[in-house]
Amino acid sequence: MNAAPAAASTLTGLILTSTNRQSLIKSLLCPSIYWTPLLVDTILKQLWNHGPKALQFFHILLHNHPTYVHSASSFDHAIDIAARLRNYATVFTLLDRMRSLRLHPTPKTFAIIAERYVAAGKPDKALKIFLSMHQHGCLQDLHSFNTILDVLCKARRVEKAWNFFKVLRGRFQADVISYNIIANGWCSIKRTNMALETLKEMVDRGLNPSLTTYNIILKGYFKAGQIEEGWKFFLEMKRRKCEIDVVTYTTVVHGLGVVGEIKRARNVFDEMVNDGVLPSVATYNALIQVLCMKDSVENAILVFEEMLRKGYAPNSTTYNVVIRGLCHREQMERGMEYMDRMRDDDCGPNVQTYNIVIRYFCNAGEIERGLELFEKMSGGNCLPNLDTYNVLISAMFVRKRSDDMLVAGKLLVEMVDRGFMPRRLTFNRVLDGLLLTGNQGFAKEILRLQSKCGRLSKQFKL
DNA sequence: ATAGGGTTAG
Repeated sequence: MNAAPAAASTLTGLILTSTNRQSLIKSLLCPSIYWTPLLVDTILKQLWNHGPKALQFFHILLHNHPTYVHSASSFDHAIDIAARLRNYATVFTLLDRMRSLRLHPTPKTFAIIAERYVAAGKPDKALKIFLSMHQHGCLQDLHSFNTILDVLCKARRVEKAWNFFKVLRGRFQADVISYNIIANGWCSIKRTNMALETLKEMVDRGLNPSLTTYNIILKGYFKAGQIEEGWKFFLEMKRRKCEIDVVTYTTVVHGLGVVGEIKRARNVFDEMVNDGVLPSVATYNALIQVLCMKDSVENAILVFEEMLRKGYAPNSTTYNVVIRGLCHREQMERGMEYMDRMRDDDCGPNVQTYNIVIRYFCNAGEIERGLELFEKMSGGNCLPNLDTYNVLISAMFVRKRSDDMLVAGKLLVEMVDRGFMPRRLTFNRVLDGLLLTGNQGFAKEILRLQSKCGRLSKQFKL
């Protein structure tokens, strides 16, 4: 029994529509609301794309509620949001608050902060926070070492991860997972040779590569466009009777498909069943995606239907891939039908789904339909993200209408209000647009907003 | 939230 999600949506709506802090406090402290960590976490996730509101909500419970005490996981969410807003002062206040409540920050907490630092272009800050974990009551171990390596690699700071790794691998006794993380990092920036080098060094140190290691290298070949090398590697994996799995097959289906080798991709897909390995939803998604890209959306939909017949439950990725395929072939209305099917299934359209259809409507010149969908998001429980705002604001410039400039300005104000930092280019386009259409007053307002944003980002630069 | 397979378009 879990009523949290439904109750959460109602409360999220309340928080989003409130304009007065005092009355929001009064509503949230209403004794009939039974606060639980799950409920709080659910609301924080729903408010993810409205950082300031999420933090306001978190702070009200933290400071104004007489009895409720936040869980460590809610603190992690709040820290994540504050760090994404580059509000590092709040991050450290919350860390201290966790300690004073005897909720220990976990390695996960530090992984979150490190990830945000890296995303903000401060990888050295990320390393520093990792090295100071023990000062915050959290011990460093191999797990957290691997996590920080992965954070750097996922942000494409592979060189930095590799150097850090070389310094500390002895102290933390790096294992197969550490090496896999580094190898995967090299593959993600298409430096397959460095991945192979890493693999070799791992073997020299007496560590045995795992199936995951081979799957990483396999993917690396395809990612770097070394299709035949990837193919040979796959055959070698099979020949050596290495127990290849569904991930291996999915990698090959996708890798062959993206370069247009549809027939070979399909052969591999058929072959896996004969080899006694069942496709997963991800395998279907890979095949459907490459059919959309390199074959036809009709054939992709045949596979989609086949997947349903076989009892698989499509997820939001499946739908998004199909919807994108349809939109790309100018079949917007069919795309919208699949969006409705998503609602009937358990996975409602997510922000990516909206971004896809909004983008294609705008590209097709149907800007009103794009805005209509945007309004639908604002009213529901799928808040627009940075991409949504960027797509819509750009679309406001195609018709060269004065009214559209006002909408662009309004969207820009709203995105800043929700904690998103527009690029300088976006500011300048909107400013130019408003000035050229005689909206000097609004332009001045935007200019003030821009300098406020500039000051904020400077203030938070540590 | 210690590692591997599906998500834009430019």
